Parts: sequence; C-alpha cells; structure tokens
Amino acid sequence: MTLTRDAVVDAAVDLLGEVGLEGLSLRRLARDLGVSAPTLYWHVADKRTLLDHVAERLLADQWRVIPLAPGEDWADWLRERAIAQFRALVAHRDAALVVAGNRPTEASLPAVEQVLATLIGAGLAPVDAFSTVQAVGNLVIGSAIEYHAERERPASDHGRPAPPDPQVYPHLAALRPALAERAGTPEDHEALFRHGLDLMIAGLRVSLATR
Amino acid sequence: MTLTRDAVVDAAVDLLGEVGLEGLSLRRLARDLGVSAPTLYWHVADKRTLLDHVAERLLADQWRVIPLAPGEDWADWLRERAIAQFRALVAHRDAALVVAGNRPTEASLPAVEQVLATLIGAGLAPVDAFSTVQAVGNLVIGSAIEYHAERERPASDHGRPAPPDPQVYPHLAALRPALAERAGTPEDHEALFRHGLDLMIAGLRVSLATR
DNA sequence: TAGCGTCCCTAACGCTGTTAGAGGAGGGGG
DNA sequence: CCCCCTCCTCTAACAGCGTTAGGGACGCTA
Repeated sequence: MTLTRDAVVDAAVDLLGEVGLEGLSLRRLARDLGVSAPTLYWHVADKRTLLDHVAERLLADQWRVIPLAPGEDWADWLRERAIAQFRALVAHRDAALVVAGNRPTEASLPAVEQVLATLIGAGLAPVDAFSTVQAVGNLVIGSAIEYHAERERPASDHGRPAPPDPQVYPHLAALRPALAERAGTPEDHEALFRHGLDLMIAGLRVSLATR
Repeated sequence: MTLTRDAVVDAAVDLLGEVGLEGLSLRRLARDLGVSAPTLYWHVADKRTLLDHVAERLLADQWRVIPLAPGEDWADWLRERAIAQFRALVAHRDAALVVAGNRPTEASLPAVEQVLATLIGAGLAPVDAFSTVQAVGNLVIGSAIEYHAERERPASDHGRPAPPDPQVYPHLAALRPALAERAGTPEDHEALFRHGLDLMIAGLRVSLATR
C-alpha cells in the first residue's frame, strides 16, 4: 500500500491534535508516516497547502447541507449549525488557527448558499444575509481561537494571577466566585459562545420585525 | 544611549508591521537594532514573552478609561469602544494574531471593570455583562484575524476563484456584483464587523427590555 | 528490452529560537 | 590607584525547520 495524499492529510490531522500547530513539522509528520521528509513534497505542494487540506478536512462535516425542517424555526436551525461549527473547531487542537488562515474553499459553497437561502427566506435582505453569515463565522473563529489560546498557555504562567482588589475592581471581584469553578472548561467556552450567538440571533429577529 | 526593553518592543512592533508575524525573527529584529541576536535575550526572556509585550503595546490605547458621558446611550458608547478596538487590531499587520495568543494582562483590568460597571448600570445581570464583554471581544478578534488572513493570501491564489454558477448557487451569484467592488477593502471589513456588533447590541437591548 | 512515469531516497542550503561562555565598559570601595 | 562587580554585548554553536536538487528503484507499456 503506497502513500496517498489523503493518508498524508489524515496523519497531519492526527499530529495536529497531538502536538498542536507549533509542533507540526514536516519531518515529524514524515516520521509518523515512516517516510523521509522530502517525500511529502511528492504528495503535497507545500506546508501551507497541506494545512489548507487539513482545514478542509476539519470542516468537511460542516459543509453537509441540512435543510430547514418544515415548521422548524430558522433561528434554531441557524443556532444549531453555528454550534456544530464551533464544536468542530474546538474539538481539534489549534483547528481554529489552521482554518483561519484559509480561503473559503469550493466545498463550502453549497452550505453557504443554503444558509443564504434560509435567511433570505426568513425575510432578510440578501446583503444582510451575507453579512450575517460572515459575522457569525467571525464569532465562531474568534471564540474557538480564544478557547485554544487559553488552553495552550497555562504552563508559562507562574500560578494564578492575583485576585482583583475589591476596592478597585468591585464588579470583577464580585464575579470571581461565579467564574472560578467553570472558567476554562469547554462547557464554559461553549456557553460563552452561545451567549454571543444568541445575542446576534435576537438582533436578527429585531431587524426582521422592523422591516 | 543603551538598549532598553521598551526600545526592543518598539522595534518589534515596527518590524511586525513591516514583515508580518511570520517574518518577525529575532535575528532580523536584532539587525534592525544594530545588535546581535542573543543580545535580545538580555532584555527579553523569550520570543513568546516579547510578543506578549508587543500585544500589550498594540492594545495600550484601548485600556484608557473613557466614562460614559452623561445622557450618552450606553449602546453607542459600547459600540465606539468595540470599533476602536477593532481598528487597533486591523491597523497593524497581524496584530490580531499576536493579541489572540495572549492572556489578559493586568493593564486591561480597569477598562474591563469600567465596561462591566456600565453594562450593569444599564440593567444587565453581572454574569451576562461579563459574558457580553468576552463575546464582543471574541467577535473583534475573529473579525480582525479574518481581515488579516484574507489580506495575506492573495499571492498564492492563481487568479480569482471562478464565479458561482447561477444555476447551482442563485443567491451567491446574485450577490456577486454587490460584493465585487468593495470586497476586501478595510471599509468593507469594518462594515462587516459593525454588522455583527450591531446585531449583538440589538440583542442586548432585547434582553434588557424583557427583564 | 527499452523507455517512462511514479514514488521514495540522501545530501544540502539557509533559515529559525535558544544556550554557553567569554569579554569590555563603567562605577564604587579598599 | 586598583580591584571587583554588575551590566550589557559579543561569538560560537546546537538542534530543528521548510525546501530544493538530484538520483535510484519499481512496474507498466510499447
């Protein structure tokens, strides 16, 4: 069985999950595949385009077209799609960083078209629908990157940061106990993402109602 | 005049704007400062912590406390702050990527405290106010990163991507003329960011009204 | 059998972040 | 005056990086 480009991309996805974007080197990847490093250049033009393929694979599931069920609220439908996208980016280490460096791929067009159709069908102006798709995407990327960034750093920190002085920062200090237990957990980050997403969706509802 | 850490950080900020994050190497930075590369390690622990200082400098202006003017709408105030933050990240090449890798720094606490106070003063529950601050921050980061990512790539692209087939992608095809002229410009990205931000703010208004 | 495309190899280039260890300049105390 | 000590900078080097050049073994086709 000879090496294929798909196998290279598979191994790259695995390696990314194992060592993160900074640790993903072609030499290491080649070693995992039992092959020398320059061999990879036969299957892949470049490290950058390899990462493009990795990004495409990470999001592949998200490009499935899932039509709005009859009677289903478009907002619920949109929320579920966005959450699934967020989960896909959070599930794999540094996935958000890899995806962020990418041009939108051809494979995403059907899904984008369908979201556009649904939002326009709900009553949004086409240009607003397009802006909304991108804005939600930006929120997904930003939330996922922030999640990974927070996750990668704790080693460099010498202990926890000092608690905020209640005299100077009363609100921050008051929030501390509420945040302490769940801060940093994936559930917390997903809840945070949902909060922003729900704000956007509520805003969409308003802009639909006032047209 | 001997070298100081501030001077190193200044030069790093300049170099970042010139060559981007990928081109920012300690050797190149040292050369710009007329110094050998290992010398930098006297002033800075690490490349990573150097970038931390760079991030802090890039956002320094944003931590200024600007209180809500009497009679000013909290939403307008919040919007202006967020837009200023977005502009700061968009103005400097790869600024968003550098900032995204960072822990929140001590210097940001007064500003966060003040935003919390304003949102709570407007009637938001403290926990919701905190989530909102972070959600807006995530939207800022995501939008800015997407802006830079799009800006860095066009060299690798062989021409424009093919126009979407109107038969298969009617909505995308219909949008093409409207997007063609302004796509990619900083104004377009700021407008896109404002769209998402306004959705969130409209959502906030709703959640305030229904309490 | 000859040729050719496919797939992999070794060797090497110039770059990277980082460490080890030496040395010069300048000020303070004996 | 001289010595020491601290600050700051240096050269040399290490392991690792992405990438290119060029060669060699395999199997299919003519």
